[in-house]
Amino acid sequence: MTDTYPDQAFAKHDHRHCIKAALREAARICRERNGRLTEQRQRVLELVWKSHKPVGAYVILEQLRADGFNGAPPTVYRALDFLLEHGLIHRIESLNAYTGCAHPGEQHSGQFLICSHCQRVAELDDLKVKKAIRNSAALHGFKADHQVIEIRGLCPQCQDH
Amino acid sequence: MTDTYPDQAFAKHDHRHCIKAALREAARICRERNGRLTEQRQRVLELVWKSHKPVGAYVILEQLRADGFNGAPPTVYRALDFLLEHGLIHRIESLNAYTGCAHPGEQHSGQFLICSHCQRVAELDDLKVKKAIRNSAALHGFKADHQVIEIRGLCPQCQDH
DNA sequence: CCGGGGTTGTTATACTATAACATAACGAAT
DNA sequence: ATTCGTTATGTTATAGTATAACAACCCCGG
Ligand SMILES: [Zn+2]
Ligand SMILES: [Zn+2]
Ligand SMILES: [Zn+2]
Ligand SMILES: [Zn+2]
Repeated sequence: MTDTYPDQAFAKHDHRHCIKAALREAARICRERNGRLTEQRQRVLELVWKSHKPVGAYVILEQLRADGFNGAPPTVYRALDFLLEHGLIHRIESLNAYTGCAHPGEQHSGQFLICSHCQRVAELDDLKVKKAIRNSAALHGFKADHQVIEIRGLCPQCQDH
Repeated sequence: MTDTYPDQAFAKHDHRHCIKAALREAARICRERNGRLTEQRQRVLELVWKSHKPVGAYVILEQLRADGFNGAPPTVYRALDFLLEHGLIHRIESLNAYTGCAHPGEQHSGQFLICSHCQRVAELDDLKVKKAIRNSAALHGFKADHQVIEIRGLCPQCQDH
């Protein structure tokens, strides 16, 4: 398991800790799988984690450039693809944006709570939800594979304005 | 209720029937809500329903043009926005595409089974899933609103290749 | 007939993502 | 160390998705 606070994404916490832990964990996972966590990929992963909300590819690109790196979109998308393949980040379909995976190490499709007000995201992994969906699909003869679950609403902090 | 076959999207059926029913139903709903189902909007709705799989905005545009209509993207997006607002179609986030709503009349976020092989989509409305998600969100103090649920996999017809 | 809100036309542009091909870095085998 | 295949990166161009901004139009009630 990682050392992040997956279920407390909406609570106050030392996020630098999450970033460090995520990088450490990513290194371990890549070593294990013979994936090459290159400088670039690591940098992109860090930028994704640094943002407290899902971040778009072109924002990442800007930040890389601000760091004196002179890249183009494919650079960023390739890094993101690598990170997605290795289960280190997730893509939020309804935002065209990317966010760090709260419990990397196995391929999975997460369930995301997305605050419409502050844009922060929490990743869940609720078995009941998964099962309900799998059952529902099975009832229709459908063999479920990957699932996109993105729930919009208000996080605890944003409910009372 | 509509006269379509929501739960049998993967089964063989006379789709012309679905299209007609959807248009009739749309007319009724718009009348009821004082929404103007103009020629254009109706045409777009029809094109969305005609496709047996979710259809992109630019595909719709092409088809309108093939019909001698000389339009631009905003035309299509405006029609789509109208149809979305009135709950007559859904947007499939993971495909950037649009599909007819199987049970229009109330605002809702559907649950979609999307076949990775034939691209067809079935819309479900499973209470257990909804509740599981609502509960899961509530456990984290999150007030859920709209939910995007898109399940990729293989439909009954496509499971044996 | 007039006026105002809603609808459509039109042009331009923003934002997101990939194709295609050249070059470079790496790592195992000789 | 040299070679060679693989993987990663650089670079340019382009595809695909969506909206801004403003003008013209149409419909309907007053
Ligand atoms: Zn995850
Ligand atoms: Zn919030
Ligand atoms: Zn629906
Ligand atoms: Zn299928």
